[in-house]
Amino acid sequence: MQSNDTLRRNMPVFSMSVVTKLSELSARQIRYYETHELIKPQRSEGNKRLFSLNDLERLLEIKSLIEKGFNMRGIKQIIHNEQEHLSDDEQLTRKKMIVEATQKPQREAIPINRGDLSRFIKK
DNA sequence: GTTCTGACA
DNA sequence: TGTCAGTA
Repeated sequence: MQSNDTLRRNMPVFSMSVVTKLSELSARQIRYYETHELIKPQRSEGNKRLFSLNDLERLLEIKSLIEKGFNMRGIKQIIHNEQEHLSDDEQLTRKKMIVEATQKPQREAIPINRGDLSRFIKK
């Protein structure tokens, strides 16, 4: 049975204006992340996005990753990695591999599907 | 007035 | 990523 807490965290209650203020991300960026399926806000009858507390927290994490220099690919892998139910140890191992391959100092995209990394990342 | 999608002198 | 257009 789903807890009341989980229920509340998934309630679609925030408008785009509220989320842009709380996350300090532009509406453009938020929509962009949605097209990449990093978040999946529900829609109102008028097709307006309705974000949940979970969506907001997800956006805040994406924001921190962007600021650390991750590109869309790296962020996608990290988000998807967290959604999988793996042991903390295994999750940490994957995270380190992802960091080494995608967190570039000069914020440049790096191909990461060659060699060892492919063994840790599900395509 | 706010949000949405698509597009780029 | 910003921003403008044309809607809903």
